[in-house]
Amino acid sequence: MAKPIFQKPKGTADLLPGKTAQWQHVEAVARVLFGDYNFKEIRTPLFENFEVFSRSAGDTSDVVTKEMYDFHDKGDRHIALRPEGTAGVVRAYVENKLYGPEFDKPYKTFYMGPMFRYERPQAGRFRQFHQIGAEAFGSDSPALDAEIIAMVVDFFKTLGLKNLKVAINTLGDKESRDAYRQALIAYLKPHFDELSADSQERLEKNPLRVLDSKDPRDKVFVADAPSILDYLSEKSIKHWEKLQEILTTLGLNFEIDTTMVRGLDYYNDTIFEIMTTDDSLKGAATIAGGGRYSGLVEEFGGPETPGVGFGIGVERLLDLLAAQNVSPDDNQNIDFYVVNIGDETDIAATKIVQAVRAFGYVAERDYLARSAKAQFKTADRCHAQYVITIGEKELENQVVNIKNMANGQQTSVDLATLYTNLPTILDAEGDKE
RNA sequence: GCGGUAGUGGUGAAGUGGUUAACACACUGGUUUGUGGAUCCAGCAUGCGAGGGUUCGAUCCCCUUCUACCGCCCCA
Repeated sequence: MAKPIFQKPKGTADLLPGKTAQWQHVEAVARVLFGDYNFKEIRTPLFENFEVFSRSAGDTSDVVTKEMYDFHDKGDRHIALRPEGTAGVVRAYVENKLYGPEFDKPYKTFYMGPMFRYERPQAGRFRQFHQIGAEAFGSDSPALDAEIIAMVVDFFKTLGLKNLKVAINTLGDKESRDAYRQALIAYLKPHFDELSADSQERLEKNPLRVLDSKDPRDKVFVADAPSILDYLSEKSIKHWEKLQEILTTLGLNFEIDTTMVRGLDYYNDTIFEIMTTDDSLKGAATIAGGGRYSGLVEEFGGPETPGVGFGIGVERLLDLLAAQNVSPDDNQNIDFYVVNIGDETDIAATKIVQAVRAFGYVAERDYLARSAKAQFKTADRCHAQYVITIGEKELENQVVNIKNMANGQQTSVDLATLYTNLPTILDAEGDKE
């Protein structure tokens, strides 16, 4: 028995033709819609210098410490497959001096493509997965934050998604965050022994993450924990309030979730997530996340430049589209099937099928020298609208039979006419009905 | 990185320590030899993820490994 010798690498997927139509649809909608918002596509390498990611994501983040897909190449360069899109875009922004005066600000760009994280695959999580994302550099206006959020929501609505929730939060600027961090530690420290083991560790490494804990032991304390909102600087408060004002004006529903924390360390001020309220995606309910970051461009050697961006998980998005029954149909029907009977008709069949294609129809033929019956069965399975039959008699008379599969009507047509005038023949045939 | 469940043909699957691994769907061929969606007939896993071991004998027991799925961590 045939057994495959190879398997795809763990956590990867083959997207077969039955699926790719949906991917193309999602990508096409993104291109058009993001274009309406004046974002232009950027394509950066799938791999970068390891430091591009370790520097941006933060050394304590899990993405860097345990999920990086990295290796040393033949030149002993430490390379990593990109775990997310922002770092590469920022690197390209700085390297290509896109902050230059000849470029409009904000500089708006979007990307789509595979990302890689070395982790255990499970629901809605893969080692190679795909994101569609966007970044905008050079403005710290909350209007830009709002626009970005609106664009993602617009995108999802255009695709037909329902039951979405937009959660927003602010992390404040650096001083706000430092002040809050201290307050949080001061609040949690006395309860250290009562926290879950995970949170005890979080308290050391990144106390904000305790807020995000699912452990009931932690939730007790999180409920009464100080809120970041009480520690915001004047500037951050303004930004935060303005953002809400704009979102409200746009009629965009959102929830404030002060316990929301994001995975990458570079965010400040606005952060947001868009999740489904369906339970169909289980642990993978978050389909998009993003926020504002201000230090990154500088960190990469560029001028101080604020940025905002987001990433959408395409696999999760497609799962959700399927769960909500709004996936586009993938129409694999064909227009013409050419049935040929007898060896002598083989070449003629190819000529015919090519001629039909030249008129812009989807056409297929048999390549296995099968019986007429078998060929018709295949035509039927493909939902062919018409079958063109050529046998030895027809070949001799330079004609073919065209059969309308819906009504079973078959008419004889000169080959010469078919080659020059196929659409007209079909029109005439349509008029008869 | 940790924990749990599973792995039989193209698909969905039944099954038992012991001669020919159910059944269904799909597929292929046939049902007077050149025409479809129905019926009927026939064919379709020397093999039960891979590698070891126990046994007279293993798909069924044990170990290892790989993969998938679920949960934790974390995240899209």
